[in-house]
Amino acid sequence: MINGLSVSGGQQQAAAAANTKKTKAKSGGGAAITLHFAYNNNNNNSNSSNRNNYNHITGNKMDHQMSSSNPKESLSTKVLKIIESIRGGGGGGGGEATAAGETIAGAVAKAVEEAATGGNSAGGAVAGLNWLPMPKRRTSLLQQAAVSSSTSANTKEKEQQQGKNAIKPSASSAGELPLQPQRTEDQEHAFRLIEDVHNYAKLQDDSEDDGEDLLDDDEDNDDEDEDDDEEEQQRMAVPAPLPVMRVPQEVTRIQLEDTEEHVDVVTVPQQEELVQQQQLQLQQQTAVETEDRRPEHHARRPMNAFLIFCKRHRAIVKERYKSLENRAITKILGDWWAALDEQEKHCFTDLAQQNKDAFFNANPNFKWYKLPAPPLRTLATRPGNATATAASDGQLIEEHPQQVPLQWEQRNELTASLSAAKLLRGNFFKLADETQMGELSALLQAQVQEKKKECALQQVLSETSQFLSTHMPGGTKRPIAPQDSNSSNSSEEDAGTSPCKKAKSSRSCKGKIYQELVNSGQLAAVAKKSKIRLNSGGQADPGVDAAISSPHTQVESLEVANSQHPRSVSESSSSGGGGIAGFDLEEKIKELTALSLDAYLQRKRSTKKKKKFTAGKKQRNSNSASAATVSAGAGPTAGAGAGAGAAVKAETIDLVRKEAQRQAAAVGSQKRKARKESITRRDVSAIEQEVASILPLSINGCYIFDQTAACPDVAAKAANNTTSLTLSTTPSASSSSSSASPPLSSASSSSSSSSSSSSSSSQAAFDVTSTSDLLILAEVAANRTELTKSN
DNA sequence: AGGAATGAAAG
DNA sequence: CTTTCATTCCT
Repeated sequence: MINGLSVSGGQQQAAAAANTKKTKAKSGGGAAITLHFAYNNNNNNSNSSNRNNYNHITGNKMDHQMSSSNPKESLSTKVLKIIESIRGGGGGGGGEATAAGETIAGAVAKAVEEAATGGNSAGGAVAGLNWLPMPKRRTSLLQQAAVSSSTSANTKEKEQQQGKNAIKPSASSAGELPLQPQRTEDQEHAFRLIEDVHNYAKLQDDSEDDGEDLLDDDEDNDDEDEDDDEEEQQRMAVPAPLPVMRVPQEVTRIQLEDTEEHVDVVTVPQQEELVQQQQLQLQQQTAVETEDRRPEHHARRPMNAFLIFCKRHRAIVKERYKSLENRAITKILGDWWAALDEQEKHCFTDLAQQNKDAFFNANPNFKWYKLPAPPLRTLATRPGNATATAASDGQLIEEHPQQVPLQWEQRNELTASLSAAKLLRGNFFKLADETQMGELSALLQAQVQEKKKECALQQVLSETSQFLSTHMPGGTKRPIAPQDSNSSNSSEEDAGTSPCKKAKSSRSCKGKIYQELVNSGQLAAVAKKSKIRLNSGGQADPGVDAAISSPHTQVESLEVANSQHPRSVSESSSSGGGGIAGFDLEEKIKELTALSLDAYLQRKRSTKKKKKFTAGKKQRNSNSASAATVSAGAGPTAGAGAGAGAAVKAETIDLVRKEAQRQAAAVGSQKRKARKESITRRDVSAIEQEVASILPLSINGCYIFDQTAACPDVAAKAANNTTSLTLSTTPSASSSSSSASPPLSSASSSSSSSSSSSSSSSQAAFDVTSTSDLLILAEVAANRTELTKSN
C-alpha cells in the first residue's frame, strides 16, 4: 500500500517531469513542494548538507501553506481512499498506511491542496510517501525518481513510446490529472509496461536512474521476473494509473533500495526555471551516472589486501608527496606494503578476505576471468574519465549487457539482493517507525533547522554505519558522478554483499555528512551523541581528513589514529566477520588503522643506516663523486633527523640498490620471480631512500611537513635538497630536474623519465624551490628511474 | 606444475 | 603506467 502511494506519487511526479514542457511549472512545482515536504519530514535526518537549507526553506513554505490552507478532508479522504483502493490486493501494508494516513491526514490534505494548486495529485501521493516506511531515502528516492523520471523521461520516453506504444503519452496526460480510477486496467497495463520497461532497463541499464540503483534495478528486474513478481505487481499496481513506464521502476527501486537524498536539487525546484535547470543538471548527471553504472554490470574483482592498503594510504602518501606521480606513489605504497609486518598486513589481508568472502557470497557465479573481456570499466569507471568512456561503453554495453554478461553475477546478486533487500526493508521500517516518525512529528510541530540538522545528523551518524553508509552513495551523485556510479549499482542490495561499491557510496555520503557537520560545527556534539561506533565510523573520516589536512597534527593524528583505530579495526574485523551487515568495505578501510608513513620512512632510514654502516664502510668507494655530492647536500639538510646518517648516506646509490635488493629478497613474499619487481623495487627503494633522506630533513625541520609553504626552513631545506639531489642525479646521467615550473612534478618526472632516458633534459633543477620537498621527491624519483633504466 | 595473463584502486 | 595479489588459462 505504502509503496503504492509512493509509487503513485512518483509516477505523477515523473509524469509531471516528463511533461515538463507542458505543465512543468504547475505539476513540477506542486510535486516539488510536496516532495520537499515529504523530504523534510522523513529526511530530516538524512543529513545532506545543501539540502537542509533547501529543505528548511521548503518546509517553511510548506508550513505556511499548511497553516494558511485548511486541510481539505475531502481531498485527503479521497486520496486515502484511492490509496486504499490501490492497495486493494496489497493487504497487510494497508493497515499501516491507513493509520499513518489518519495521523498524517492533515499533512496529506495540505499536500493535496498544494497539489491542487499545482494541478497535480502528486501532493497526495507525496503526503502518502511521507509515511512510507522507507525512511530517508524513500522520499529522496521519490524525489530522485521524479527527477530521474523527468530526466529519463525525456530520453526514455522515446524508447518507451516506441516500444510500448502510445500508452505513455496518455499516461503523461493522465499523470497531470489527479489520481484516477480504472486502476485495474491501468494496473495491468502498467504491469505490462513495467515489464517491458524492465526489459528496456536491462538493456539500457539504469543510465537514466540515479546512479545508485543500477544493480538494484537489474536485481529488481530479475527478481521480479523470478521471485518478486507478486510484490512488484502490488507495488506496480499503484503506479499503474499513471502511464509513465519508468516511474514504476524507479519506485520499485526506491522501495527496495533507499537511495538517498540526492533530491536536493529536486527539492528546490518550485519555480520553473529552477526546475528546468535542475532537470538539465540532473539529466547531465543522470547521463553520467548512467554511463558509469553500466560498466558495473560486471562485478569487479574484490580488492586484495594490497589494494585495500593502497586505497587506505594512497591519499596519505599523496598528501605528503603531492608532486609525485601516482605511479610513484604506487611504488612507494608497494614498497611500504612490502615493508609491513604480517601483523600490520593482517588487518588488510583479513579485511580483504572478508571482502572476498562477502563478494563471492554475493555473487557465487562470479568468475575471475571474464573471457570475452567485456568492455568493463577500465577508464570508464574512473571518476574523471567516466563520462566519455562510459558513454561509449555504455552504449555498447547497453545492447549487449544482459545477453552476454548475464552470467556473471547478476543472478546471484539478484538472489542475494533479494535477501538483502528484505533485510533492508525490515530495517527501514524500523528506522522509519522509530526515528523518523518521531522526528517527523517533531519537525511538523516545531521547525528548527538546527535541531533538524542535529537530529538528522545524529540519525545519520547512527544509521550511517549500517544502512546509510551503504546506501548513501546516491547522496553525492550530483557532485560526484563517478563514485555514485560505482557505488550506485550494488549499493543497496549489495549492502550485504558488494562491499566495494557500497564503500564508495558510503564514502561520498559520509564525506558530505561530515562536511555538513563540520560546517554546522555540530560535529563534536553529534559525535558525542552518536557515540561509539559512530565515532569509529564517523570520526574515521574526520580523523583521516584531519591527519591529511593538518600537517602539524599529522604525526600526532596518525599516532592517535593508530591508537584509536586499532580498536575500531579490531571491532570491525571481529564484528565484520560475524556481522555481515553490509560490508562497508570503505568504512572498514577507513577504520583500518592508517599506518604512519613516518614510521615507514623511519624504518627505511634505520634500515638504510644500518646497512650503510655495515655495508657502507666496505663500499664507500664506488661512486665517490655522486656520493659526495649527495652527502654534501643531504648531510647538512638532514641535520637533526639523520644526524649521523647524513655522512653515511653519502654511499647512497650503490648501497641503496643493494639494500633494495636485499629488501626485496627479504620481503620474499613474492611468489614469483624477482623479475621486474626487483628492478622496480630497486627504483622504489631508491626513491624512498632518497625521499626518506630528504624528507626527514623537512620533517625534522618543521616536523610537520606542510610540503609547499610550510616553514621557511623547509623551503630552504628544500632548495638545498633540490640542489643536492640534482647534483647527485646529474652526475649519473640525465637530469630529471624538470623543475622549470612549480607544477612540474608529475609531468616533469614522467616526461623526463620516460622520454629522456638519456640526458635529454639537464636543466635547472634549482628552480623548484616552491614545491620544495615534493618536487624534490618527484625529481628524485625520476632520477632514480632514469638511473635504474640507464643502469 | 609453473609461467603468463588479467584485473582490482587511483590518479 | 604503477604497485601487489589472487585467480585463471595455457603450455
